[in-house]
Amino acid sequence: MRFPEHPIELAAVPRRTRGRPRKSADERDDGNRRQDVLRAAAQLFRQHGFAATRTRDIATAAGMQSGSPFYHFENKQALLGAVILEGMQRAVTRQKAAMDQASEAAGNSPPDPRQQLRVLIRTHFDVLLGPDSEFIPVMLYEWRSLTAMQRAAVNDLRRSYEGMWVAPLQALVAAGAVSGDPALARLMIFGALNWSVQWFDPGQRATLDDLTDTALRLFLKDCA
Amino acid sequence: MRFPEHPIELAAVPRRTRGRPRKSADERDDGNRRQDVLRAAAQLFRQHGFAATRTRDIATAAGMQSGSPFYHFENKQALLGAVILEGMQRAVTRQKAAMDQASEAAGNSPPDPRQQLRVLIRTHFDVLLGPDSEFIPVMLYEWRSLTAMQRAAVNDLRRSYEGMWVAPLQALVAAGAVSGDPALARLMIFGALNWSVQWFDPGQRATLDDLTDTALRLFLKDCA
DNA sequence: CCTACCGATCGGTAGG
DNA sequence: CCTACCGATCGGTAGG
Repeated sequence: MRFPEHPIELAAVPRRTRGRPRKSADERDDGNRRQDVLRAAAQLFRQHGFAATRTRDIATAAGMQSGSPFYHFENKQALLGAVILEGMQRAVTRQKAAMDQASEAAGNSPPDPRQQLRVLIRTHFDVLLGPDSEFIPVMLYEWRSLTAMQRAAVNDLRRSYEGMWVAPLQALVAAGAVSGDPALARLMIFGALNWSVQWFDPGQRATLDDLTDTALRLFLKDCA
Repeated sequence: MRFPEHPIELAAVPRRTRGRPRKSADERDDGNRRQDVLRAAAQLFRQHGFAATRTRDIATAAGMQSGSPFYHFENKQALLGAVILEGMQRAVTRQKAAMDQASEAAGNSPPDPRQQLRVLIRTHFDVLLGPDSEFIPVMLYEWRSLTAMQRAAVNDLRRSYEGMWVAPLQALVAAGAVSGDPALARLMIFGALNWSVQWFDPGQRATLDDLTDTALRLFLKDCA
């Protein structure tokens, strides 16, 4: 049994407006709170997995109350989709920027395929393991938790991302610098890179440049 | 409100013993039901992940009632540990057997490191993707869901498994057939192989022998 | 975006 | 190993 909050002299108490006090226009965050929820979700999904993460914990990590994430996202499932979609968008954007920059550095001519592969791999590691890199690992771990429709939406981006690797790899296979069935080899290269989310520890000796070197030396025949 | 099962003539009805009728000795399964639970758990953990799997579904898949898995395992967490431990034990056993067999085939002399690597990779794919291969993928996906103590128990086996790769790989690096930092290269090779649990489809063209060939051609310099 | 809450699910158990 | 059940958790919502 609760006691009523104002048992007497209701009128004497300063009237409090119902609900939250409205923030003034310049105090508003213009929807940035949505980004906070998204980032918090990505971090927790990455640490504990989708199913093991409580939406309450996402709320707390974003500095809000337990029900509030559902103001920004329909449900937990949609939150997962948004995290993974955001991750793929960032990956594609950054990879395209890196490739453009490499082209410029090579005097606006297409860089040689070895250099292209180096840039692709280095950027890939950065997306996977660099700062703010919780989004793509969530995709790698939680792909199976997406609905069929969410998968389809992400697949477009994924195909576009993977497409950037095809030309350089085929050139390297044609030049004898990479051996094996190109499609299978590409899957294995992705595996070698993606697996690093399981073991890479930024506190250890190896840097992302070290990883890139190791990968290139492992995959490329330099005797051809 | 339930009706009593025998409202009248209780004595006329053949006495039913309480609980389950005891099975005769030759009808008993000698604890094989535990294996059924373990296999069912492995399959469901592999498909949906640990946190998303209901113990009720494990029970159903093993052909028992919802509470019965807890007769065989203390709790869900212990079930995960048992699945992963069983997986690692199988992997070590099979890999050792394969290496022994390869030694015999080479006339009880140590096979050359290329051949050793081929055997290791081929067996690895078999453990990962062959028949009854749900146990190790659970470990790859759900390592983070283990308790610290469970991890320690599995780590002994894991070290022993990974140890089998060290000598041949170092020999290959020494011979110039594999390039790069040996420890990092090993991690990347494992990644390339382990990632196959994400994309390999036994219904497709590629066989485990194809994967093995591709991997060897990708990692080994044959020009040295 | 908070308050206050609901309804279903799910791991787990007592007793036989 | 089943029956019958509990207690806690957790995604989600109505209303402001």
